[in-house]
Amino acid sequence: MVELLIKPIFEKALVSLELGEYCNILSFEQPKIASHGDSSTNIAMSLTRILKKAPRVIAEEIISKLQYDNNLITSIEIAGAGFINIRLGNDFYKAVLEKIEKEKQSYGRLTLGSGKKVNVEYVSANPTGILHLGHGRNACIGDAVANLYDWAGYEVTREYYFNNAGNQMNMLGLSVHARYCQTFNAEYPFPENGYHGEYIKEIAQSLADEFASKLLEENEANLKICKEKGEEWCNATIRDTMVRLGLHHDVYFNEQTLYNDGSINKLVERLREKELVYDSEGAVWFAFKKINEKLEDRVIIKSSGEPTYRLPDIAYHINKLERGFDTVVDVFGVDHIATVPDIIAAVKALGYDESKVKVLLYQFVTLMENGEQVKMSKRTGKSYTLDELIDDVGIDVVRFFFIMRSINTHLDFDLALAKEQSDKNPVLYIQYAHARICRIFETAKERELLSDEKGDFSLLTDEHERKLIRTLARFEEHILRSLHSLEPYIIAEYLRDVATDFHLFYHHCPVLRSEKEIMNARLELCTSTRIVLKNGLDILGISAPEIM
RNA sequence: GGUCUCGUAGUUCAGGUGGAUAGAACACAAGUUUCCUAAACUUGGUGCCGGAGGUUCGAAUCCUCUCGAGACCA
Repeated sequence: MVELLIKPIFEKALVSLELGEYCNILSFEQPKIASHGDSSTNIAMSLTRILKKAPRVIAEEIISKLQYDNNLITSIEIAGAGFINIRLGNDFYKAVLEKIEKEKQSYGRLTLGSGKKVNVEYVSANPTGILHLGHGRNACIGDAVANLYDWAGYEVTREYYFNNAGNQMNMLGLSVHARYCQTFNAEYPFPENGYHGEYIKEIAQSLADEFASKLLEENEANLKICKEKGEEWCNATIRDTMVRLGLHHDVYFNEQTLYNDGSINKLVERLREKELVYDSEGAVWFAFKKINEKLEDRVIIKSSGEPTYRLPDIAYHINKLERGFDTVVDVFGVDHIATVPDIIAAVKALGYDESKVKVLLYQFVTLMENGEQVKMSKRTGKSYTLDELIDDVGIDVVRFFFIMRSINTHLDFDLALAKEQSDKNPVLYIQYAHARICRIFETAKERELLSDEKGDFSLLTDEHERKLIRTLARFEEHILRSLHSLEPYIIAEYLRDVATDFHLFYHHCPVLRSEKEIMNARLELCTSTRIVLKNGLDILGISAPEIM
């Protein structure tokens, strides 16, 4: 809103100084210290090098050209090394609240993505196991990013990519079969690289219940049954977990499609035409070094004739780009870091716009309890699953904790803190602000205090009220920042600020106990705050409870 | 050995393109309820911003080197 209402005034001043070309570096920020004003810009300092003049001199020139209404801006002054500090007037606060009340559940929505299509691929776990904490971070980041794009006006496709063929699936079949046999003979050997999780036993038990001892022989037909049963079970379990988290994918893309429709073969042919592949030691290699010195050549088809995962990965990205998406987002764990430059290089070499591909690499999750790391071992199968986490702390806490840190910092998931149903838990702090507002309206209704009278916003002069309104005004700005960096935590932090400002307002400015005029104005401020909290929580996929 | 991420308060983390006195939560201590929910609020103070150089009016932020943690590739 500052950008909307204040920036044009400064732009005009710059133009009249024949500095119009620098409008793009004109930005406003909220000073850390309240006495510095409500908003400030460092434009004069940014121009020092260009104009070779002292920042304070430039600031004075700009100010001398500013034309503004005293009800919108009450004062402008130069401070420090050359900051221009602004105090906002009644018209600003009024405009903010009117805009929020008018746009309601759309407040914060942007149009910059209208007409553009984006594909966000996330979760993408193969049907060989259960979702664990890493998938949880993936899911919550992916969903929030998809929501952000949606909020910015893009047409969003949420996609899940999986592979139900190959060695890993055979191993699933073998593992299930071994556990099945163990229900009859405890000594039956378990495959060395098998899946150790408890869930395999569960699948095996259901086969034992269904088929009795008919599958004991380790033949192709029996293994196929084991594999299919395992896949079915894993798929159902994964989907159940996602449903619990409120996730929904529009497209489930099977890697096998790329083989069936000839995409893989076609891709290899295209690479051959461009002389980007060569044969060596019986294998087919991708000449990445030819494209980029920093990359290494990689095998894409092993001597056994089996492709490595890079080949379908590349084909899949091309598939997405050819479906006409303007942006293709992948949400991967850092373990994929080595393949990303290869995929990008390949896409570029084949003539696609690689800037359309955005890869989000999130760092791993460590589960902490009472200050100690809870070890998770794939080998022994003793891992804490996403389902167990949801059981322990609830959906909203899961979603918030996975989102509240920048994706490129390692996430310490503090179980004790997450389980805490008190003031220590940051999600509840935000939700409580929402519930409090709802309660105010409930009480107002009971006491028959609600009326259709418009509040007079010029009565909202308390510093806590104004601080809250200024924060509400910055919602769009934070959505933009969050979208540009593809960092949902920015929204989470912003909502904390909104909640803080609201709780402060609540304590310092009685709503229903004030005289009618002020009460009406404050009720409308409550409505606006509620809208922002609700909209922000929607983006993060977190509920906004009316009662707590 | 190479590439990437990170190193900021006791702990977990924020610190838009370099800018004002480096912030918040948790933890710790003391207070606030005849009142719209005390899941809240108020008041306390702590930082060699891992280290060393460099760039400039100005560096937690940019560059080089170095130490430490994690990830990936051989």
